[in-house]
Amino acid sequence: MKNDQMLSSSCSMTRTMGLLGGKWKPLIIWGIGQRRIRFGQLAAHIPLISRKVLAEQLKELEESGLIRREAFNEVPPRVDYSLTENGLRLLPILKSLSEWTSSCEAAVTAADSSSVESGNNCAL
Amino acid sequence: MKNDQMLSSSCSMTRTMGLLGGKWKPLIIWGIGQRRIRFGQLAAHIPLISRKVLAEQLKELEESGLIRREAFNEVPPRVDYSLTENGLRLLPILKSLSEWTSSCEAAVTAADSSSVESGNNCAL
DNA sequence: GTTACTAGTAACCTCAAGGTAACTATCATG
DNA sequence: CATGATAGTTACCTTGAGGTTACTAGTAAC
Repeated sequence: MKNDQMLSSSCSMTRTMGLLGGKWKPLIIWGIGQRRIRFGQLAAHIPLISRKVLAEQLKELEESGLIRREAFNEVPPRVDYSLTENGLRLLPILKSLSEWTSSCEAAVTAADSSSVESGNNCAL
Repeated sequence: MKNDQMLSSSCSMTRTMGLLGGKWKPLIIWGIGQRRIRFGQLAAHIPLISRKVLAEQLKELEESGLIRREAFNEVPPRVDYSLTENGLRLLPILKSLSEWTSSCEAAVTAADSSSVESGNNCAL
């Protein structure tokens, strides 16, 4: 099942998975957040993803209109990424998702308050 | 990058992707919804997924505590699936996601109101 | 002259995810 | 006696997602 096949489904949930499917896209969008961020910073921010895959996913997200890419003709080169309007509207949903995960875990290990975190300060 | 490696990350968004990563899990949870549903019904409901993969994903979701599996010792065999409390709490978030997708599309093709659907009536 | 920095790209390779087909058990029905 | 129905499992195979390494350009600093 290829991504583009899901994108042309008549079920909007299936199309959603075509848009955000895979492991990385929500993580990348979450990593960009509300700021402008350079490629290298983003890569350092999500060390589990390889640079190649990051570049690919960024390109796909740009084609989907969720992120904006601004390249500056400088030396050394500089490229800024930021979320578009559509991308920004996804952030609160991702936040809910992340909180949902935390609350599921809290239900299991209900004797530990050290792993209660939220916000954008993710380093892996 | 394997799923379990993401599950043990310190970033809750990464753990979320470990839990719901891949293309199928949100779709399956959405397909179950608030009802009890049998394996065959569910498979008919999401025809794009093969029965083998459906069985695998259901098992993983059960291990994660998002769905409940009830097998009856009848002939022919019957197995009911339903969401747990944790799974149910995911439904409104998935609904937001699906609506987000629709609204993104509406922003692009702003002259078409035929594809505005929501609810659980997904057939692919 | 060499090294570093940046944001990639190209070629290549691996592996996990996903798909297909055949098979299981048991009973009811034709 | 053969077929169908159910909920899978097993073995096998394919493929797409992801990973690794090397390379680019142009300037600045050493």
